[in-house]
Amino acid sequence: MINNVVLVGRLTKDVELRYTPQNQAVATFTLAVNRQFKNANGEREADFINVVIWRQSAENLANWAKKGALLGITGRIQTRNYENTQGQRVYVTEVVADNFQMLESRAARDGGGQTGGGYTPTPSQPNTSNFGGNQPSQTQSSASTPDFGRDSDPFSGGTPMNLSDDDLPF
Amino acid sequence: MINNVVLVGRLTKDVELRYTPQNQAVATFTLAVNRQFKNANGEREADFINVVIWRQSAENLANWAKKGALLGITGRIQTRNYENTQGQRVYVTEVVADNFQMLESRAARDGGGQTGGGYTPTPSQPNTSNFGGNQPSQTQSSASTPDFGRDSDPFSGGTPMNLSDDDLPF
Amino acid sequence: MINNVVLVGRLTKDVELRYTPQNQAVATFTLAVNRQFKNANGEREADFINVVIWRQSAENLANWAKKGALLGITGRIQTRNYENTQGQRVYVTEVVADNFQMLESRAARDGGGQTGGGYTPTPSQPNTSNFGGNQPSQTQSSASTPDFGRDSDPFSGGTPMNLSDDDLPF
Amino acid sequence: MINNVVLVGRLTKDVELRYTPQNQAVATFTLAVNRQFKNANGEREADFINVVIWRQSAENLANWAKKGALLGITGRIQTRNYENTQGQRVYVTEVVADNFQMLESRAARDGGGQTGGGYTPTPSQPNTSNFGGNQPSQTQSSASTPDFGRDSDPFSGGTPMNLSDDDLPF
DNA sequence: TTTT
DNA sequence: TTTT
Repeated sequence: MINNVVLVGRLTKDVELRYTPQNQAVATFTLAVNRQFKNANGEREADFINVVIWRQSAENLANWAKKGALLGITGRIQTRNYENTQGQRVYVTEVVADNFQMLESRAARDGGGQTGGGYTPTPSQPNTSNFGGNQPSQTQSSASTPDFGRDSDPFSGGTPMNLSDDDLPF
Repeated sequence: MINNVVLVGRLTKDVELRYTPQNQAVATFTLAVNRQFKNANGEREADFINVVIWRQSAENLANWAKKGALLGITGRIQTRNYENTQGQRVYVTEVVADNFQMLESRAARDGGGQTGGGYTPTPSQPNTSNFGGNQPSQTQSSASTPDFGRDSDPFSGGTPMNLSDDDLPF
Repeated sequence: MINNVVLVGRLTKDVELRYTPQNQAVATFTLAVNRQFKNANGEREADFINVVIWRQSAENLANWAKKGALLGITGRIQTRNYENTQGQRVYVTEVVADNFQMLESRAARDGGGQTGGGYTPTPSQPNTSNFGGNQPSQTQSSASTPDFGRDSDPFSGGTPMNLSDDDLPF
Repeated sequence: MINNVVLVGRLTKDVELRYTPQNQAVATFTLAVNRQFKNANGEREADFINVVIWRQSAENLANWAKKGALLGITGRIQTRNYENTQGQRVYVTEVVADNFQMLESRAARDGGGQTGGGYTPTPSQPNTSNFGGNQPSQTQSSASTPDFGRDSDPFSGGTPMNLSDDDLPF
């Protein structure tokens, strides 16, 4: 079974951080993800997707990400249900993030200016730092400076691309 | 903005096919996607994810995929809301698939036996055919027989892999 | 930064399992992933994608997955380079899987028959078991049997879907 | 078969735009995607991933995205091979993007300053506009202002979250 | 011959 | 020197 989600969108408000009775940190937030297309009225709508993130990532996110921040997450779709105070069963579909990525803080969007009213932590390098992630993955050796510039590789500027329309499915 | 979902799971029942007043085909179904981990009681739970698919893909899917079928889809998360018959606003989070892939039909799972009761179309090659997909993507030239078996490429069996634990982040 | 890959394809041959000097298991294999579209000659081509997987998942995969098996993986794209025996720098782009999913074993495809020649472990439920995965993700409570049959939810069969072509972007 | 890739990274240089003999636009570029983890020396490495994009998206991207820009793409992994000028077969693994998303232009990163040397088109809202995408997907009706603040929904601030550590798999 |  |  595979259940894989990637979202990039903006926080509709500040992240809410809570703790379970056993003191596990949980953060919840909603991402507004603009659609790729316009509706019949020529407007671009958005999907408002609820996301949950746990533990250290939850605390990091709550510290850094404020309303309007551009955020990337990877995770999975979760469904669950509970009984509400009227005794009705409520069904919930949400995303559980296992990782997040700040792509643009509000500070950055404002051109580096402070947002006023209380302390806003300002990272020295405000964008696209890696906060999320519980456990690192594995890796092998890797390059710091690959080159790709050989022969008739299409990524080389040297030789003209060997392309014909036979290569195109249209 | 990015909104990308991949699911592989089983149909909880037969696909429901409807038509809009303007005669657009829409299919709805629920995928049961088993989780990767067990809960506190040692049970493996599943997420039950609602999916919508449109047009030709909807009709193809409804023709082929029956309860229990293993299905892969790619798409996006959509949120919408409507007012129910009691005048309450209902919020829906679901997946809009733009593509699907039969990974195992019930016929295949049953060892090729017919499922009885009405006509069941039996593909000559029942698994992993491509039904879904509205518009093909683009491609360039491509290989039918790459080899990867040269030099000290780790995919070659020839030379021993040049691996040290320095390459491992653990 | 986000780097997310999902593949479902067939093993071009048996998985190769090796160990690093520090005794870390690594498995390498190639997935043949058929394309969604046909080329100019009406043929369906495939991409042959090299994949690496580490540690316990590597050993599990090597035990279970044989040539022709249908496999799902999630992971990331990795680039690296090394110097070959002729002193040339070789650039490699491959996928590092952090998880795999058997979707169909050869045994299953053959209708449950043994594959002969040595012992083939036969799972009681041969398909879509979860072998891969290093660390479980987090979850909250969840349902085992949601029903989705309330009100005018479009996933309910009760009330007709409230759909108009105004909802369609085409 | 499923072949799905999502990347967010930075352009290692300006996009290269070419045309096939049949006048199809193709853009090639490399994304530097920083890894989530540090290597044995405490350095954060990157993967340098070659990407191809076609037609209108290619022209849009080449117009807007300059070296250092933060870019999101969705697409698939493609393998192909060709014979180089020495008569050797060269194997290529790259990503074919079907969509892109500008997440931060250099202009935005520089605090709105011009980049000098020639005309740089400055979008009124420089980030996260939707340039890419050949064909829109389908949609149904959708909400512009969901509220999520009802009952004991965990996304509501009203009632305390009904969480226990039984919900946690660790 | 790689981004920040 | 590739899967079905």
